[in-house]
Amino acid sequence: MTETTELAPKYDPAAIERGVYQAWTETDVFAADVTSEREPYVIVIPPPNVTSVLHMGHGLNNTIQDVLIRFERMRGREALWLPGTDHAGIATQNVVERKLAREELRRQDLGREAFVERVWEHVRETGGTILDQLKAIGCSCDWNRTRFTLDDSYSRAVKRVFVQLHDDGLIYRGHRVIHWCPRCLTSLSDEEAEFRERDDHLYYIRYPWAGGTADGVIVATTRPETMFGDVCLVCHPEDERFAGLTGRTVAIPLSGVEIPIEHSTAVERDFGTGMLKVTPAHDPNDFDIAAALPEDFDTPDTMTPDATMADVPRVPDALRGLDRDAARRRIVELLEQQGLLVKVEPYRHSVRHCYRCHTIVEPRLSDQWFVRMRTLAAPALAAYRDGALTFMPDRWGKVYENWLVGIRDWNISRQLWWGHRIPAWYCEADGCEHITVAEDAPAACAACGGSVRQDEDVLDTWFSSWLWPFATMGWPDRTPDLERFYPGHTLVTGPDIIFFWVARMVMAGYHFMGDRPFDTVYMNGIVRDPQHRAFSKSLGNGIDPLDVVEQYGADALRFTIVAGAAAGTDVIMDRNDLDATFAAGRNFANKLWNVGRLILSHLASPPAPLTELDRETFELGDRWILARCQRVIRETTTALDRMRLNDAANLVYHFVWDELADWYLEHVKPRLYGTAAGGDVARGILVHVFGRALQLLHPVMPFITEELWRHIPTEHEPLLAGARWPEADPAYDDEEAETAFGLVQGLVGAVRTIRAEYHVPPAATLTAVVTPAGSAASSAFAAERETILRLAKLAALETAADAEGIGGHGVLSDGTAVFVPLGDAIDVDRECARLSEELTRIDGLLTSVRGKLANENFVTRAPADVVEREREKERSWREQQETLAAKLRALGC
RNA sequence: GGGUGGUUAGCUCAGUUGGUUAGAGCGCCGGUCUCACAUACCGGAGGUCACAGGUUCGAAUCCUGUACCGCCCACCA
Repeated sequence: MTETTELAPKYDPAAIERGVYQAWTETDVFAADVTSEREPYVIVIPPPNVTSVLHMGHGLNNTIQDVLIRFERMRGREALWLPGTDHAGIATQNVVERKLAREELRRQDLGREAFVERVWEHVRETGGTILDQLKAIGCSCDWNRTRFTLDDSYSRAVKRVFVQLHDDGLIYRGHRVIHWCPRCLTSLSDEEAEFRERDDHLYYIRYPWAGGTADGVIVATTRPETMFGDVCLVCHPEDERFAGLTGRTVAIPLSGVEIPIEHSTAVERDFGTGMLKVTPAHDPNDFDIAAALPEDFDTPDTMTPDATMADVPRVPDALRGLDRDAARRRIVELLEQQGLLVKVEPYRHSVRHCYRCHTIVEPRLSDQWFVRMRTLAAPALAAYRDGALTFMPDRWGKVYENWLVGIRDWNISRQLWWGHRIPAWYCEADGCEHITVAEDAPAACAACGGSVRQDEDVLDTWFSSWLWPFATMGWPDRTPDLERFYPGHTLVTGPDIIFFWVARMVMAGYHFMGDRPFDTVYMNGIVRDPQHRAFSKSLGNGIDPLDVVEQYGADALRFTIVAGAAAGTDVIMDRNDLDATFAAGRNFANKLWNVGRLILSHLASPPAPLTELDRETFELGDRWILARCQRVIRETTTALDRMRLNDAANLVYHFVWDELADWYLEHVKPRLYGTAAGGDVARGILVHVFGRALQLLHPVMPFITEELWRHIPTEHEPLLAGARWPEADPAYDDEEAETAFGLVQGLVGAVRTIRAEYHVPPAATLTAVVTPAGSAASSAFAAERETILRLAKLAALETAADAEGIGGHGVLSDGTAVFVPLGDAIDVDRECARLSEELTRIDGLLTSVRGKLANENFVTRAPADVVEREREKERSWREQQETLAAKLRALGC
């Protein structure tokens, strides 16, 4: 695979990404082998909705999954990342309806079949784009196993589940008040009807006594338009204000329908007037209140499905056909005219809205299919409580737990056309109410032999999504994939769908597979704009991941996401300043590229492997970089193991940039360019270290690492396919070298600081006088003399204890003093001031550390190494103090 | 109303079980086009870790309270 083409001086992601991705797919490295002996690692993708193409939130979610899957794959596990898309019932239907609306068409104009075909057209378009987008950001999914929640095999699973739950007594048909969206014309589950704050009014309305006598009782309501559905008024039985009123009858204003006054303990006496109107058909609480009363009320529905006032006797003629808002305004006017509106108060409250079209939900009494959740929830709850299921970060587990504890039955039928049709058939024979629930259409009614018709409704989209972890693998058949890849391991998703999806998947997993679908739920944050608003189409604040890929490259995008997002924390991105957002990632890619360019340009002949190099010839810097390399391998592996992706990315970033590029490359240049001996050793070490860095970085930045890898003459397999995750080799651990080279870095830094401080021209050569504080220091300076001279731009390095005169001073971490004589070029007063300042600082530190050491409790109770560190500090600072004092005296300050 | 998270540098955020002089990126200031990289290099400024108590030899870190943000859930119409 090695190529000798020249690398461009700037990294151009667009030039390589496509080719690299193609090479991966051609060799099928993403495919999981069901027959392999390796331990599996499985992630199922949260299938993106086919409503529209991917946004940055998907970029975040899928990048994290790809990092995990690539890491485990490189580690040698049989990694399966199963991709796919979700038909997203109500959401997709809405999108297509909106498209139709632009042609001034409604779905009813097309009819069911033609409409569904239109949706399929949309799906084929977006579905394909979504998969392309995933590829563009580098996702290493097993594309052979791509699934869609409306695939035939998937539909079979959905039907099987419905029938099985019905047989288990866990699905039933119920008559109750559900959330109804008057725009989508469908029922919704509790989770789909989300609360939003709204400024409204509280209307105080007088219900006169039946028979037309004056006064009556006053009722407070936010929804006067529902009053014609009232069946009674209720007050609390112990409310003295209304003592003796039960049994009396009032007339509903405007309609004159007479209703009784009853008692209910459900009434809050402090709210409104303490008298509540009961409208069972349009309020779930009222439905319950009415049901608890001894009377058997009719529950009149006074609104049509699209929430206009119905053409029924109870509704006054003048109001019929008005939508609920217009009706409310009109009712208020009429009440006012008749003197029945006592007062209106502003009132802020939470109102349920359709989560797809944001229309206010209309509670409505109807027949729907429900799933009984209690028994399903039990194992899902237990799984979290006994640790079989963990959340990252854990706080989301509590959210999951709370929901399961208070779980209620799930309305799964939707009056939509796009989705899985409910596998229930109703007998059409008169008087026979038999319902057949079966996977396939029955020939005739099992009870009476009459003809049957299928339920018109479809299932809640989540009723198919909750089967994703096993329906994608061929369930209900016992396929090899299921045997091998279920249960999976990590689910990466957002906290917004814990209830919709995560919890329900766990329930389905236990009920149908007898096991959890995954063991860890990694919660990614939400991508927000600088005002901390979530990206949304209506705000137009989103960033298209493909734009970023195009401008900065997929690796820059991925690095930014991974390095910037700890688990569960939101990511802020500013569409107006993409440079600020993605500069770090892009710059790092370019840095890595140039590190590669430098190293590869010196590999005319392939270097010997590290193990064949003579370690006797290693210099201090060589030992240092190898030791650092072992350390970063260990730390990065640990970080990824613990799913600290941001730590992993930053660890390699700093290793490559701060250590490999800024120090080691500069350190070995003379050997690379032949002005010093030992070039072969340097090249061998460079290739080794660079290769390890590429491996460590590959999960986060797959494209550039793969591209650079194939230019390494000693590597012949693709990084992803052939190379394993690096392992630290303790043989190269070398704390002594790390300490010693640290002192070299400190010395070079000290001289640079002095040069900058005194504005010494770059061309000017200086001499540094060093007074080493310990043996490690002196040997390090001796070993790295040439390096120090070059990197600190010095003409000479002297070791002497008696450096005096005017110059710049520095102190290293171990107390070693550095003095750079600057002759008459510098301002003595200024130097004195500087030294005094330094001395004051040291004095402060000494006071603090001496305070600690004087504290008997500290010395006896703190860990020995901590105390020892403090002692060393004290020693070293004391020496610095003396040195500084001597300098000051020498300068005559 | 019940949960739950946050408050650390100008901005966005890290900070593992309490333990060197609290870090990064971006931005800012000063100096460099030094033969891999100006998407770079070198140096630097900038923080009483929201506030008040407490525990401890020692607190950004643990406890209590306060003040602001935020998110989730919730049948006072």
